[in-house]
Amino acid sequence: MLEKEILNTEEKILEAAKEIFVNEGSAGARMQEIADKAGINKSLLHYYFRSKEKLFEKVFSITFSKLITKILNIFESDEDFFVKLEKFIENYLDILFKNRFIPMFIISELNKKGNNIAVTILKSSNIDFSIFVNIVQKEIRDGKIKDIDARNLFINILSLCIFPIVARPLIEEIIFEGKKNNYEIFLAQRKDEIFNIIKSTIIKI
Amino acid sequence: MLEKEILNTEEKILEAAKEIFVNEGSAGARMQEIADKAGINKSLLHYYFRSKEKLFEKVFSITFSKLITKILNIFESDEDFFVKLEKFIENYLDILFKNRFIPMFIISELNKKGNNIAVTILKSSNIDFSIFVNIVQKEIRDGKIKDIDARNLFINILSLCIFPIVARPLIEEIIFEGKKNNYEIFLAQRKDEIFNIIKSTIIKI
DNA sequence: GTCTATAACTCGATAGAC
DNA sequence: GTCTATCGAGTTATAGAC
Repeated sequence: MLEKEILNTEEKILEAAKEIFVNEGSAGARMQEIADKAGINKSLLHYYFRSKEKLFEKVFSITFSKLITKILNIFESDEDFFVKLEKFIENYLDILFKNRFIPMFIISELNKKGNNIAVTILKSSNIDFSIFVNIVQKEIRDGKIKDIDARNLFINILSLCIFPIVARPLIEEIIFEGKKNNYEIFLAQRKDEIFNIIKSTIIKI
Repeated sequence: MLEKEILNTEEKILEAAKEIFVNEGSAGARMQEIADKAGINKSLLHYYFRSKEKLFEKVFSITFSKLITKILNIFESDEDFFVKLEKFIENYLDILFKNRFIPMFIISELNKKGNNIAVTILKSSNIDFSIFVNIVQKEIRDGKIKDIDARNLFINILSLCIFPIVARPLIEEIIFEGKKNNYEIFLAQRKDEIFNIIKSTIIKI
C-alpha cells in the first residue's frame, strides 16, 4: 500500500517530467512546471530525484531505450523481409506521428556540447546493431535481396521516416502553407512512398 | 571610421551569438558566454541588441535565410536535371558537414512550444516553394523524368541529406561504435547512395 | 511522504562613470 | 561605445514543520 503510493507519485512525476522535458528541452524545462503538471509540490521532486539533472537523466534514459527498442526489435520475426519492412514503416510512422516531439528531443539532447548526460546514457546503452546487420546479411545470402550495405539501408529507412516528423513545422509551412490538415493527409500517403523507395534499393531485378 | 567600428563590434557579437545559440539553443545560451566569445562586455550586448530575445531573433533570422537560400536556389540553373541533382547533393552535403549543428538548431527551435519567435520568422519569410514545383513539372512535361509528386521528391532529398547529419551522435555510436573517422568516411561515400536512390525515384524506364 | 518557507544562486538587464 | 557595479526576477535546492 505504502509502496504503491510511492510508485504512483514517482510515476506521476516521471510522466509529467517527460512531457515538460520533451517539449522544452533540458535547458528550457522548469521544475515548477513539472511539479504543477504532476499535481505535487516542487520540493517533492527533489525528494524523489534529488536534482533536476538526475530527473532528466532518468527521463532521457527511459525515453531513449523505449525508442531504440521499437526500432531494433521489429525486424526480428520470421516473416518475409519485405512484409517486415512494410509493417515496420507502417507501425513506426504511426508511433512517430503520435509522439512527434520524442525524436526531436532525443536527437537535440544528443547534439548538445559540453559534458552531455544524454551522450553518456547513449554510450552506456550498448545497443547491438549487429543483430540488424546479421538479419540483412542472411537475406542477402538466401538470395532474397540485393547485396547492399546494411548500414545504408538502416539510415535510409530512418531518414525517410523520422525527418518528415522532425521537420514538420518547416514542411507544413513551406509546402502546405501552414495547413495542418494537408500535411497529415500527405504524411499518411507517404507510407507507400517510403516503402517503395526502400524496396527499390534492395529488390533483385 | 566610427561606422566601421560599430559594424565590427556588431558583427563580432552576431558571430559569437550564432555559435553559442546554435550550440546551446535559445534556452541554454548565456549572454555572458556570448560576450566572452565576442571579446566584449555583457552590457554591450544589450547596448547593441536590447535583449537576449532580440539578439536571438536576429541570429535565427540570418541563419535560417542563409540555409533556405542554399536549398531553393540550387535547382535554378539550365543544366540537365540529373546533373543539377547530383551537384546539389554533393554541395549540400558538404555545406551540412561543415555546419553540422545548423540544421539541428533550426529544426529544434521551430519545434519549441509557446509563442515561438522562430516560427514567426519562418511564417514571415514567405518562401516560394512553387519555384521548385514548376521546375519539376517542366521536366515531367518535357518527358525527362517520371510523373512524380514534387513534394515527395523534395522531402526525400532533404530527408536523406539532413537526417544523417542531425542524427550523427546516434549513428556514430550505434553503427560505428564511436569511431568518428569511420562515420566521416561512410558519409562521403553516401553521396552516391543518395543520388542513386533519388535517381531511381524519378528516372523513366 | 508531503507541505511551506526560504536560502542560495544564476542570469538578464540597467545605471552611471569614462 | 565601452566598461564596472549592481539590481532584481526567476530557479534550483534545502530546512524544517506536520
